[in-house]
Amino acid sequence: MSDDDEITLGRIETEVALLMRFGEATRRATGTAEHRVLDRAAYVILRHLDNSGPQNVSALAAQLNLDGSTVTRQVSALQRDGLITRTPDPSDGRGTVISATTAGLQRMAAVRSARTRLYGDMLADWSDEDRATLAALLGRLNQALVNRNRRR
Amino acid sequence: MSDDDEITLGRIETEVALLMRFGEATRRATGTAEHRVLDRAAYVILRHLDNSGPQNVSALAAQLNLDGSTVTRQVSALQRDGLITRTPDPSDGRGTVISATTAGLQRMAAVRSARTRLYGDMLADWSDEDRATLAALLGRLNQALVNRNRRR
DNA sequence: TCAATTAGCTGTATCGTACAGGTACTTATT
DNA sequence: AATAAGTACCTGTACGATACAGCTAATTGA
Repeated sequence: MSDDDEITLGRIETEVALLMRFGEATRRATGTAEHRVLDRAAYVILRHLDNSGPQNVSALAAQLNLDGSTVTRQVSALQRDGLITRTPDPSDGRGTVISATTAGLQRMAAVRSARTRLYGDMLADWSDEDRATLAALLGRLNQALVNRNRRR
Repeated sequence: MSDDDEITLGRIETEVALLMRFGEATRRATGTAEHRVLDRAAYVILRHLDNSGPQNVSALAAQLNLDGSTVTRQVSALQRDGLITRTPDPSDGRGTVISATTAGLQRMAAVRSARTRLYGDMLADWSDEDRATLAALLGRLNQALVNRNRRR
């Protein structure tokens, strides 16, 4: 590996760490004060249900890289708030199928559009090309992360 | 805003959310099992001390977007482990200046290089250009986040 | 000088998460 | 068919990271 590469990798590491830090702070600030709607895990669970349809707890846990018990509790909270429903899995007596309710999807969509607006605001002076490139490269980075996790 | 822009912003929102999720999982996996060296906040604090030199608790809290009490506790843990030292601020009797020790810097550097190696591994099939572009765009994204936070 | 501010610490609370263990159900093996 | 092994989910428990409120000591500005 060349020195330049080393430096670039170091920068990527730095920027990702920073992004995690600021992203967390931003989530806290927007989610708690303004809307008081959804915490982190609830949001990703609802997004996943929206993308991939109803599924059981284990599938959610596997896809989100979370412990089953974590998902169980998040799902319980979501159910209490009427954002998802549990139904027994007809094909497996042990399982429960989790489906987002209309209210849940609406809540999720509201958060998503608020965040999208926020990005639009922050990236107001970016060119369309740069935005598209960022989206594409982040997608590839995530894919690389997924592949790495799968490989063990 | 055009429809295409809207879609791109949505993708950026999605990818950042995913990155946070996977990044968290990765940190947990690498930090805890393999090395058992540094938790998240400790790492960013040491990095910050390395970059910006000794400084007091408030400065750290402001730069890292953390509550002062959080930094106080993190710093206490770091001190207990011999990774930083506290010295009274000569110019302000209320303050304490936090400095990284050699051991602290070494520990941080070890984590950083492990992570950098990890990125090198994951991004093995990326072109140098793509890596450099990702680093640059992430940097700009973080800058945009910082600016937004500053503006309120 | 003394009121207002600031720096840091401690008490307390919350959230997100993991791990260990339990129960109920399913699948595979004989 | 009987039973062992595995799986799905839940509950108990613990921990780490964080915030907020309130405290004390020191500083600064009117």
